[in-house]
Amino acid sequence: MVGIRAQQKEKTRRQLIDAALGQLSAERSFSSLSLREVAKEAGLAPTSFYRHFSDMDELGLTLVDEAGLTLRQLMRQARQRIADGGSVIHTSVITFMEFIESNGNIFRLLLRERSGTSTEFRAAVNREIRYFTMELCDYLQQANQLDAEVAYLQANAAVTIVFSAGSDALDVDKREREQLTERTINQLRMIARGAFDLNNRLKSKRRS
Amino acid sequence: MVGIRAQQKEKTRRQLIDAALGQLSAERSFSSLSLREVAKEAGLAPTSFYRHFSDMDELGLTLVDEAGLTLRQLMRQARQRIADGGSVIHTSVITFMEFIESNGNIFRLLLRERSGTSTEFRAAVNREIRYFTMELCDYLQQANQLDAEVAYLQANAAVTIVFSAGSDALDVDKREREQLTERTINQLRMIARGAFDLNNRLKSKRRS
DNA sequence: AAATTCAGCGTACAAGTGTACACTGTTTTT
DNA sequence: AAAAACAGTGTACACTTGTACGCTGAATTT
Repeated sequence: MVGIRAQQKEKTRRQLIDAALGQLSAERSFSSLSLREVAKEAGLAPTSFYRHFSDMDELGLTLVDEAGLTLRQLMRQARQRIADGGSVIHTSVITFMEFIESNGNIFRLLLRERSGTSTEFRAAVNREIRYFTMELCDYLQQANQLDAEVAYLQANAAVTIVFSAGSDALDVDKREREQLTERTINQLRMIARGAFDLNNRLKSKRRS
Repeated sequence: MVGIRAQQKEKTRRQLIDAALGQLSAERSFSSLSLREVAKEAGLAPTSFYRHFSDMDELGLTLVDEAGLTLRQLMRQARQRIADGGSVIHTSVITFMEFIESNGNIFRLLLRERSGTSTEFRAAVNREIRYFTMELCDYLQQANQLDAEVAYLQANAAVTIVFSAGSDALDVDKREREQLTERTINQLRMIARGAFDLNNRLKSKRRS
């Protein structure tokens, strides 16, 4: 039994979420959205908002979850492409940049709320990023036989660099974005090389 | 002739700036500040605000400039300490972390406006960070005899990593901050090692 | 079939927003 | 000494904001 009522409720809930996502842009942050605006965009009376979320904050956290989901799709896509052949670093960065091009506003949401005024929001975003980092960490550790700590350092640095490049990419034209992509790839190679080196030094230290 | 009038005006302008800076905190961003609040905090009638800034945006950009100034003081301090002896990377990171501990709100301003909704703000913050990066780039190029491009890649990556760590540091207690500091130092060493390596490969390529 | 639940609506209100306008008193210029 | 400039004030207005409250009609439970 789905319940025609619960079904309809879920539908308008989605409308609210989509309305909020749809209002996000380079010049409009989630925190600048008002409950009334979102309700209006969703075709609802202001007060009906409360039937679904007790707060704009609650809606916002839902959006962050949504964004995390999108991020995980991104990872899956990257893994797929890597399995199909091609350099890991190159493929990952290209995939990430494509993601940003077609999901700019979702990415902006994450970037903004990561440094926002709500502890809860910051925690939620960091959780998503940590998940992202850990996946990469496991991969590096396994594929390159790295020490756990070194793998983490590399994964964390790589994610930081890629996110930062993504942030820059939001504000530049296609030509600059290509340059940025190439630079980012080189930076990740630098980091990989450094990690490899650090790992070797640790290994020989342990042997002695 | 300074003019008693211009002098007084400059003084209240400062009051506005300080009022704004004083209201910034972990849970209060510049964009959530209202003209009236700032004026009130400065002990002014709301409409008097306009005698000094045409806009909250104009005040905001002034704050970003102010923050950039603080950032440059930071660099000077770091250079001083490095000259007094001690590892470059270690000293720099420690100095940066101290800066964040005592200038958290200014740093938050930069972080937030970097991903904010105003193109002008983002540009202003990026300008300050670029300045920061370029200083480091010049240093690396000269001290380590690096290729210009490699030096830039390293400087950019290092600044990104350090800023990101700074951002994380804002939300954790002292113990975790120390861990974070150590990790950041190791990441910078990794990057330095990778840059050195990339530089060598470039050199031998050119020779052939 | 009757009773209950509940998504969505409309009204209403207090609080806060930016800023236009006319004013005052002191400093500066003429 | 007279005139002009101008930093700061107070009033006023049109808007937007979140949300409390009571209502309605359809879906659900009894």
